[in-house]
Amino acid sequence: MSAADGHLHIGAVAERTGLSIRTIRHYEDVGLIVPSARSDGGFRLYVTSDVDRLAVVKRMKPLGFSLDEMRDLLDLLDALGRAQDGPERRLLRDRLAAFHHSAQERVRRLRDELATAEGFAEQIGALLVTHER
Amino acid sequence: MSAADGHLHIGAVAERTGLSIRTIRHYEDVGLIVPSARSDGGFRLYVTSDVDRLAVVKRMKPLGFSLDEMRDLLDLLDALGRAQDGPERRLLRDRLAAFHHSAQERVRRLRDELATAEGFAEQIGALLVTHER
DNA sequence: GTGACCATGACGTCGCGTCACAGTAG
DNA sequence: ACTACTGTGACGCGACGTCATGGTCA
Repeated sequence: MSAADGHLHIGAVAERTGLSIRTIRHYEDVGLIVPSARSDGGFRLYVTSDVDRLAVVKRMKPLGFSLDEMRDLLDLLDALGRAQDGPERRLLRDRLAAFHHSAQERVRRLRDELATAEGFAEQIGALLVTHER
Repeated sequence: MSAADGHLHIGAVAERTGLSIRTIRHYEDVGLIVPSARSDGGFRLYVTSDVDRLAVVKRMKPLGFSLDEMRDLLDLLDALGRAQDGPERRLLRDRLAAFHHSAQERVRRLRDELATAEGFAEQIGALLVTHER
């Protein structure tokens, strides 16, 4: 099986996503993203949707969710894509709303941390001026 | 020795700083902040300057420096406070400038991460709207 | 003397980095 | 058949969390 017809080896995926090979393998270990195929020799073969999932994970990282939580969210999104209208779909939407809520909370905390960090950097800058020359 | 005359037990310090007791002990393990005294029975006794150092560490945390780097910076600040004018002082100032530089870099990365996080949260919000009712 | 607080191990967790060693792809 | 790439362990690390067990403080 060649890597040319939509199947990417892990190294190419690492380049495209900016994640390390080790990280991608770790994500598989914890069940976050399992490549949809293997070569005869055992090489992981990734298709576009796999790469997309990895890209989503990379975007989520700054929020500080655990890998377990990210897996939950990815599964949830998949389920929402497949679910028919009905009570189960409303349950899924509720779970998504909960995610959204906690994501917003994490954004708030990130803003606080940024402010703290900016304040600290400024303070060092001021010290630098104090001790000038 | 009583905890009333400027000597605080670790629990009181934890409350005041918002750091966990375990964290404060860990900081001591790595030589970041060593309490300036112990009671006869072995209790850690912290004075105001110890608490101040801990507060500085807490402010630094969002920048993502390692505990070793934080120790270096705290030592550097102490040294700058004590140093006379002269060539050694200029060396210290240069090291501080390097810290400032890397702090600013970390602030930039934090800003990027915040933007990514905000984008992701928004995206979930949009999905929520898509699947409304 | 009785709670509430504290000390010292020591092992656990999370998200990977970093070998070592061997097999695969092209 | 060469060589870059990939596979699977398995140990290491940083910054703590979490017991367990026993001493201390007011």
